[in-house]
Amino acid sequence: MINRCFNTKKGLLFGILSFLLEIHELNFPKLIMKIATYNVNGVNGRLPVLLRWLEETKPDVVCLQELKAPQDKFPLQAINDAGYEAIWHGQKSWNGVAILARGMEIQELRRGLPGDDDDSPSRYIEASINGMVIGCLYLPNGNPAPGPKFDYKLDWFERFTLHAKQLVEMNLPVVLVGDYNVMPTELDVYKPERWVEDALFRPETRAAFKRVVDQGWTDAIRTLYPEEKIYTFYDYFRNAYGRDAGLRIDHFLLNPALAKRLKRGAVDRHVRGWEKTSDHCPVWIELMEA
DNA sequence: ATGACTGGTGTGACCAGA
Repeated sequence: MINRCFNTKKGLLFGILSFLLEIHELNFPKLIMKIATYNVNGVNGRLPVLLRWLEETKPDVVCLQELKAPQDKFPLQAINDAGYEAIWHGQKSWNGVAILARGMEIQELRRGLPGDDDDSPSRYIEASINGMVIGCLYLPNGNPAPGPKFDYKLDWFERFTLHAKQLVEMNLPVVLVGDYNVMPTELDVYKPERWVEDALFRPETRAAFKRVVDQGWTDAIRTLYPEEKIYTFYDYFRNAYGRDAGLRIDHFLLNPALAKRLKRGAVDRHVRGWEKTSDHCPVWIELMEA
C-alpha cells in the first residue's frame, strides 16, 4: 500500500507532506487554544449536559459559573474522567465558579477580588494556565434596581474594575471571562426598550462595563461579529429560546497581549435546545499560540 | 405589563435567577 503510494510523484509528495505535518504536530501540539465559558446553572444538575458538550466540543480551557454547589459537592471525578483538571470556588446554594483545563497544569492565582469580605459570595477565581492569566467571573445580577442588590452589583463592578486595571497592563496574555450580567449595547438585547430599567441594562451598568473595556480590553465576540445580533442567554420563560428573545451577557475581555491572537469564536446556541439545559449557552473563542 | 420556568434546599404561601 505504502510502496504503491510512493511509486507516483503525487504519492511521494503526499508522503512527504504527511510526514512534515506529523513532525509539526509533535512539536507544536497546541497551535490553537480554545477557551470556553458556560454558566451551567447548577453543576450537578447540569452534569450530563456539561459532559456531553465537553465531549462534543473539547475546549482546552473552560470557565464555569453558577455551580450552585458547596466546595465538597463539585463533581471532580466526572470532570477528571472527561479529561479535565479543575479548580473551583464553591458555595452552598448559589454562585460558585470553576476553571477546567485539558492536559495543562492549572496554577491558582486567587479566589475572590481584592477588597472582598471573607464571607463574600464565590464569584471570582483566577488561574495561570500555559502562561496565560484567566479570570473567571460571575458578576452579580443586581435586580431589583434601584436598591441594595443593585448597589452591591456596582460595588462589585468597582472592585473588579480596579483589579482589571492591574491585569490589562501586564505583559502576559490575560482574559477576563464569564457571566458579566451586562448587555453592553442595544444590539445585545432582543427588545432594548423593555430592559432600560433592568439592572443588566441600566445606564450605570453599561457605563461600568464601558469603563472596564476602555482600559484597553477587547470584547472578543463583538469584535468578531461587529453588526450581528448574537445572544448567550435565553430565559426559561415564554419560549424565549424558540423566539430568539435573548441577551448577550457572557463575555470574553482580552488584554492587548492576547487580542492580537484572536482567531474565531461563537456561541454554542444549539446546546440551549437540549433537554435539562442551562438558561445560558456555552460561548467560546480560539486563540493562536504566541 | 404580568407571569411563565428552573435548580437548590429540604418540604417553606421557600429563595434567587435575569
